[in-house]
Amino acid sequence: MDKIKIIIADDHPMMRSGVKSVLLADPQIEIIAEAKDGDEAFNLILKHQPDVALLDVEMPKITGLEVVRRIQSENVKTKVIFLTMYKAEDMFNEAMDSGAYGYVLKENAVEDVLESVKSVHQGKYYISPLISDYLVKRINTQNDLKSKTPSINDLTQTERKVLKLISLDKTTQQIADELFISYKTVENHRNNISKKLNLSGTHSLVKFAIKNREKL
Amino acid sequence: MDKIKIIIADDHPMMRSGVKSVLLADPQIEIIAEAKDGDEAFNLILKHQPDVALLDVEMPKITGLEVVRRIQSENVKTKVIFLTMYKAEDMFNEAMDSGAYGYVLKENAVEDVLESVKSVHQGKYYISPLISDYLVKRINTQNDLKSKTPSINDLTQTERKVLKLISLDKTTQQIADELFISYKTVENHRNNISKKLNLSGTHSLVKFAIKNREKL
DNA sequence: AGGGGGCTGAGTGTTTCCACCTATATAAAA
DNA sequence: TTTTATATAGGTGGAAACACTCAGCCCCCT
Repeated sequence: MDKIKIIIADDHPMMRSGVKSVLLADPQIEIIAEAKDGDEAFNLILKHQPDVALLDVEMPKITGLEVVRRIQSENVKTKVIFLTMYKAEDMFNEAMDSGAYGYVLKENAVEDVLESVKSVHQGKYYISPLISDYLVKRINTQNDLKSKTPSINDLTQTERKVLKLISLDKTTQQIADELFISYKTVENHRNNISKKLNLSGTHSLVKFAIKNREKL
Repeated sequence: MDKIKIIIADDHPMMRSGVKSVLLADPQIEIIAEAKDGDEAFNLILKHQPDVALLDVEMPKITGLEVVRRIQSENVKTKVIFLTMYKAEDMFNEAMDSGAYGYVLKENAVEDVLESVKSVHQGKYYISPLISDYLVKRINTQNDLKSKTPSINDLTQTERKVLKLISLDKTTQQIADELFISYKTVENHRNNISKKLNLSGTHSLVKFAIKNREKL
């Protein structure tokens, strides 16, 4: 049986060392490359077409999520496992929607990583037990099909631009000046954004904007 | 020459593996124990009295900073190096004030960790180059002694309570109701907090509150 | 030709927040 | 004991944000 070819990507060299030392202990696995950011990871995956890619979600240049989306549109058969420290539910959901096969928490035991690689290589999914309840929740929410928690994707181009500027703590007037549009127009955009995202309250828009700044 | 005795502490097993695999490569170093949280780390340091302790700043139960403070009051000669992913300036300052000998970023090369251990063992300090400008800044601000960038510690008990509630996106009226005080009083607190923290602008207080929510 | 969606601008009114200021009571500190 | 810090509460004025409505313009699609 052939070895499982893997590439790993994480912006922390120390973390890469850890993953390497764990995976190398298993003779069934071969690490053929490693990357320090999403850009590098994507290129290496294209070049080597490994069986499995172990990606950190947060990386410089390109996020791990974006890497998955790209390799899918490139029609590469590499299966992706996310290795992250965040239990955040929406991040998990995004990861799963993007088409990942695994979601492993860094706080989990080292054995989990080995397990996940093997499982995913066999075509199975592998989710850290600590967040398996998110999975259940997803299944339930899929049943009442039309709910669809509102997300950034529902926003138009201009609305995103405005939201982006809000996240930078600009006032409505400043945004208006910056985009060469009227104060009132910006207010309307704010209003529409709030409605689309189902937000209310003086600061909820700002909070949301800050929280999702990178995605804009 | 004796080996350098080390204990390492990090809540991510994978990261511990990484550190271990790097340090074990050097015959001069001996890892005598490892911990998964601050509590464990503190006890192991007391018990083994190692030369150097490599601590993560963020750990369950007890933070790394707290561990340093404790071992100092216990009069243990172990020197502490912080290993963290955060470049946050105030965290760095806190770390240095607590009495640490090293501050190494996880994003740095693995060689840095080795270097830091050896340097610190020789009684020297070791700070990641990426944040050395913080050091310079500290020196400068020590000269004009009274400046002291304002921080949460300047706030009174009540002000913290208010700020805590602000971080939860409560409005002034809601905070007033919750604390059984007048609307105007809360407004005064907001005002005082803003002044103490040197903030201005409609949302800066909220932003600050959210950013520092955990510390309240 | 019509409808829908998106961007623009405006009107009107309310709520919330910000920045000062004054003032009293109390407890701690100098 | 006087001073200082803290918590409390009120007043005024203005800035910013929120909510809702209406309307013109453009573009795309059926």
